[in-house]
Amino acid sequence: MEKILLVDDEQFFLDRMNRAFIRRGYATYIASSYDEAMDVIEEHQPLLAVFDLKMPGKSGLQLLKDALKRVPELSIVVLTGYGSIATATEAIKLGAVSYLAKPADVDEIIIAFGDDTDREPDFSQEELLPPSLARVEWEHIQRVLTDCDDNISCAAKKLGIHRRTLQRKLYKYAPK
Amino acid sequence: MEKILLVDDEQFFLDRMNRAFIRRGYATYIASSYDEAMDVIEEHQPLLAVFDLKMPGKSGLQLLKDALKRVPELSIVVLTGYGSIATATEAIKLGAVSYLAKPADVDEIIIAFGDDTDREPDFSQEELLPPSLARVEWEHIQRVLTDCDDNISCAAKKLGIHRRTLQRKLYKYAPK
DNA sequence: TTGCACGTGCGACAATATGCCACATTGTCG
DNA sequence: CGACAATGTGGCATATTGTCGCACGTGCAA
Repeated sequence: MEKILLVDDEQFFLDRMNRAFIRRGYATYIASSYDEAMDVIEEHQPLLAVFDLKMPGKSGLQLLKDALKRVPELSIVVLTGYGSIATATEAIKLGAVSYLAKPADVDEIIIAFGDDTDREPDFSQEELLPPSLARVEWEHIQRVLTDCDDNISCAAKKLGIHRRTLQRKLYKYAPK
Repeated sequence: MEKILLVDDEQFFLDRMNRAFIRRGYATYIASSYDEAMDVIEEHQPLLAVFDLKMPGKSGLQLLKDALKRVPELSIVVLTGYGSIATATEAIKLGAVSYLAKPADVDEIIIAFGDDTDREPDFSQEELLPPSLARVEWEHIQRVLTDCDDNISCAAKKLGIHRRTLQRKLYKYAPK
């Protein structure tokens, strides 16, 4: 039975992931902070881990780095509420196996663990279709929101839009 | 004088990059296809390279992979017309040093070369001022519009907005 | 404790923006 | 010439946004 460590500061997502992995026959360990996660790694030495990038206190990137230092053979999938290219490249460089945007299906995560660095990558030209305007807008909003530590007022200011408008956009496209 | 290989299938961008790097004192080699690029690598063995991801024929990812196989110490920055997280992680996994979305300033590219994998990543809230939403929207519109050869109907379709709306946006922000 | 500064969520309303229609114009191609 | 695609335009219903206001919670200092 494979041991897997799940780290997310949001209890709801953590529970949901936990149940899903248990149902699929994994031995799960959960943590909702950097310290808890490191404790689990020390004690149980899992080979699989799912980290949420945005956490209070030390960032998921820091956890990623330290966890790999402790257990170099650990396969880590990074989750993030909003994908940004900058953090994605950062996470991969630090040694994450894959990087997924929430809400990520558990099966997607499991597939991502199979994304070994030495597999044959897919060279198909998906670049040919530009993303929709709505998509780039959404991604940029998420990027700035992270920069502002999820402070809506601050993000709205930096984005040059009204706070109320940002609220509505977030509500509208929020994961339900 | 550092040798740098610039690869882009669009002549305009290639020339612009070329001039910019020459002005900064680099010894540049340019190529606009997979084959030309590999020839340069064989002959001159540069240690720096900038690849456009979207190219006719073999993809920039394939070039990235083969170039690194030939010259493992090559530092490669990947450029892309439309940034996507999937291709970004792919490129980084294949060994690119960094991944930037066009239009990328040459200084940004040079900074990206400094993003060595073993450097100490900054976990602080980096970044200067994020661009406004309107700015991001405008830049993306321009990118897609260029891609569509200034065909408004085509660009509107790709952007997921109405043609009339695109017209109005263009009129509004380019009143000349 | 009180007061204050922020940040948030949300309601209401007016000002804009957008989607979508129809129609006229232009340029290209065969 | 006709067929076609792209554009520019006006009108209008709907959607989105800006701008108020107000209540609530939190942290902090007097």
